[in-house]
Formats: sequence, structure tokens, C-alpha cells
Amino acid sequence: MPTVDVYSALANPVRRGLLEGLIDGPRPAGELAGAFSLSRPAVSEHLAVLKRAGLVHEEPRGRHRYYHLRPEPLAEVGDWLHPFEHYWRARMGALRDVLDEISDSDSDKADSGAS
Amino acid sequence: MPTVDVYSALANPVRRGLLEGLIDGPRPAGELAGAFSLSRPAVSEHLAVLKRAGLVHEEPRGRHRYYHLRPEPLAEVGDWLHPFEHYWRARMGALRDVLDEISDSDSDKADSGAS
DNA sequence: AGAATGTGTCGGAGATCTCCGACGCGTCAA
DNA sequence: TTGACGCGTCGGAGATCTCCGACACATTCT
Repeated sequence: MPTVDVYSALANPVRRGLLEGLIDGPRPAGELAGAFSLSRPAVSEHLAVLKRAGLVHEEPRGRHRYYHLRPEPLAEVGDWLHPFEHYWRARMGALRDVLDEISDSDSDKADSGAS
Repeated sequence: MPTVDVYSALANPVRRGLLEGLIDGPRPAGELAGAFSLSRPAVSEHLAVLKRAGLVHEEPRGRHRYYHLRPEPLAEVGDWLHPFEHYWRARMGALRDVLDEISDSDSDKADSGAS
């Protein structure tokens, strides 16, 4: 129960999916479990890990338990990534230019989609 | 042995440290191992994991093996983080204002330099 | 050639993860 | 109160991780 570091919490695809499912707003545990074709205990345990990592927050509401996203700890990952970001951007600069030109003729149509 | 996803590769603090140690440039395995008070086989195995994740590249050179940073796969993590980034920035807006005001009275070196 | 150096790989021990079925506890409806 | 529902926790099985000492292999030096 001590704590879980954010990186380990993010290492599991189910947990990443749970966080994605919470972007739109709080959801009860059962609803989240239904989306993963996993047993409820398994999802419950994943949620507990996310809670220990400080990435979600429990709100008991009636006989449901709503989970809220708490994305602040993700900032640590973003910060860690930062020095590398410059690096990979530099290496991908040429490719970026090409892609920019292609999407330039397509306009800047942003679409939001989960992976 | 197929491949390792970037998130799992990043879940271990030693592996993150290895990547950090490669930012300044390629280094031989032994030098990297010395910085971690870990046995050589352990570091070697961590490097193998990073290699399977596509995060480093081996360059045999004499009787050394230089490891090069290959940060492109980290872009996946950055992309995944993106939708959350907006979220946590919004939530930290108020705190940001307070901090800005504090550092404002501290000196005049507070300049918001975004990339 | 023979010795020394730099590294990966093998074999195994111990810890940790992931998942499940069964159960207990609290909440809501009748 | 009694029963149905939502959900966490317990106990355990199987897989995976992390680490080490010992060994093998290639390169370099003497």
C-alpha cells in the first residue's frame, strides 16, 4: 500500500485504458470493468494501483464508486520526457517537414480519438 | 524476445537512468554499468530490454559495445500523454497563478518561455 | 600463442505481477 | 426485514521480473 510510481502504473495496457476511459468524466467501477472483458476483481485491483499512484480518486456515491481522473502525477512523466523530446524532434525534423507539407494541403483538421 | 512496449521499458528506474546516461552521447556498456552499483549481467539485461523496445542501438567498436540513444519510440508516450496534459494544466492553472505571483515579488527574472 | 579485457548469455533464486472464483460488506428496492 | 446489486478483498495459481555468479566468445595486448 505504500505508493506506486507513475511509470509502473502506466506499464499496463489495461491501466492506461482505464485512465483514457476517465478523460470524459468520472465513471463507476462496474462500467469501467465492462469495457475490458476482464473479471471485476482484476479491474478493481488495477484501479487500486492507479489510486496508489495518485492517478485516480474514489468518490463513493450511493452503492456505486465513481472514479475521477487525477492527472497531475503524469506531469512527472512529461517532465522526464522533455529532454528526450528535443532529441527525437531534431532527428525527425526532416520527416516532420514532409508531413507538415502533406497536411498543409489538407488543412489543420484535428480529430480526437482514443487509441 | 519479440518486442517490449515502451511503457514497460520505462517502468524500471535503472532503465530510465540508462537512457538519461545516453543523452550526452554513446557510451560503452561497462561505463554504464559502473554508474549503477549493479552487476554487469543485470545492466546487460536492462540494455537488452531497451534494445528490444527500440530505445537504444548497439554499435560494436573494438572490444567495446557502444550504446546509442534512439528516442523515437518515446514519442508514443508523449502522444499518449497529450490529452492528459491539457487536463492537468487546466487543473493547475490556479496554483500556477499563485506561484507566478510569488516569484514575481522574488525577482524580475520570471519570464514565461514556452517552446 | 597465451593472458587480459569487455560483454552477452545461461541457470537459478526470490520477488512481484496478473488474473480468477469465492466471499463479505454496504446500499437500495420491495 | 429480506433480497438484489455494486464493489473491494482474500487466497492461490501461473507467469514474469530482477538480480546474481559462472561461463563463453571476441578483441586486444605482450
